[in-house]
Amino acid sequence: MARKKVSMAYIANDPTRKATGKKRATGAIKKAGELSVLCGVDACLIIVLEDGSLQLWPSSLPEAMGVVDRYRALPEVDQCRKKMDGEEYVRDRVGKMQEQLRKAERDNRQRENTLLLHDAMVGGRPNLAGLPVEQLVSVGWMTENLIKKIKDCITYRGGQLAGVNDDPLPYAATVAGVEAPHLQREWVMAYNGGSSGSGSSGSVGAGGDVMQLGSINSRFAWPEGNHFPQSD
Amino acid sequence: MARKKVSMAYIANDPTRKATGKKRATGAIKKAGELSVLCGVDACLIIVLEDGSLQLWPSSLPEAMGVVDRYRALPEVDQCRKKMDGEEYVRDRVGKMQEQLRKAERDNRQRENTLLLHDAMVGGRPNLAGLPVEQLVSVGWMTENLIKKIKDCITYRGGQLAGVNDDPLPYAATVAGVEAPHLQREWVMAYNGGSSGSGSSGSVGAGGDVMQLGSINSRFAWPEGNHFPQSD
DNA sequence: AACTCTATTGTTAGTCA
DNA sequence: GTGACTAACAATAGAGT
Repeated sequence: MARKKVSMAYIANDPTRKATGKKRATGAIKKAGELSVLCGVDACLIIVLEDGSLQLWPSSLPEAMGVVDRYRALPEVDQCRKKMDGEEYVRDRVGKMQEQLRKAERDNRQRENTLLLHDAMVGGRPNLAGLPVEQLVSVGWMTENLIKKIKDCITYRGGQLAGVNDDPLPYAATVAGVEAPHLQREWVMAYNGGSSGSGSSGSVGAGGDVMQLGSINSRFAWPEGNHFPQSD
Repeated sequence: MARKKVSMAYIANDPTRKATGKKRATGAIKKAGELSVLCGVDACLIIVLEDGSLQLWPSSLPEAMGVVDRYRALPEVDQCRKKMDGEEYVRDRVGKMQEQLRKAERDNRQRENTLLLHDAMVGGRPNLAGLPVEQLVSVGWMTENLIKKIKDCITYRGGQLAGVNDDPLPYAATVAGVEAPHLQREWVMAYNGGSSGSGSSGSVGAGGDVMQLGSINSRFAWPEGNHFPQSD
């Protein structure tokens, strides 16, 4: 238990220092990832543990170095922060920034939309509850369409398996009848928090936070790494 | 008060994101410093905030770059972890890698699934056609659930607007009756390629590649970017 | 926007298996 | 040395100024 307030000094005891280093390195990497995900900032964290092992964010060498290189490429003027005074530079810079901003915004919108869908499916967040009706409608439209595609797809190839086509929820039956694929079973389980009945009542946006298949945490929001071997 | 559990996703609200970025950047720098002091490890953290300001550890450019250079100078052998030649190292390494791999695979599966859904919705790719039936079934199950949630949500709040609840596709009507939101209009338009009717026939996996709101390209599926403003 | 404040969530030191 | 656990400490979201 963290009884002591922990004195900010080099830890002499070897095993303790090693353990602390590992834990804290993990924590730091996580923090860097969170910062990057939450705020979309460019960040790079390199930790060389005393046993020679590395902890990185972003999680791969080339990406990490990419950040460093971008950082190094900043005009010194920027590196040391607005050393310059000329207006030209500023205007030029502003122009480029704006251009990037527009692109970033576009991308972000997409990311938001997809994220929204994902969250809705995962059932964790009550996101749906807070959305404008128009957006709900849009999402609904998309989803309705998707369902149709899926049904057609299953029907088309389902002839060899069973007659699936018109029931409101033939999926569950089908999945059971085919041979529960372990891959997908996990999936389905994770989603049971949504509303497992077949009626039209349903549980609005509550859902269960069963675990949301992976937890968006850490790299979580698919920050970028994919890999991210620690957060667990 | 930290009321909400904070969802790990890009913060859309500008001032909030900025404030959070600043706070967390400070926190991260502090963490890096503590790690370094407590455990004597070599560490470097570079954060480029969106306003262009920098947060560093170590606190000066030359020192920070010193860490990076030392890091880069590590014989590849060390970067990838002293390749060593002994079998021991190899076995040890393999074990750890496998562990990481398992975690990474779990995460990747999730990401793939979400991406798959997105693609399917966007209608561009004929992905659905190539999927194993089991996966289709799972996707269908998820989607069916989502639709229910959405309907409930609309119904719940739709009382003030119109009676929306049981029709197979009341969305289109609603969206028209409400006031097409420009944001979402784009969206809906993009999806018209799917199947605009309301029957249950539908056009399997064809859809239209109208343009799919942005084109999944680039970093899109949270490939990894987060930070966007640079790639350009 | 830049501060303070504090309830709440998040991190981790120390211990045990 | 590894992981799990948990009380204690630390960071911070949101609100107020």
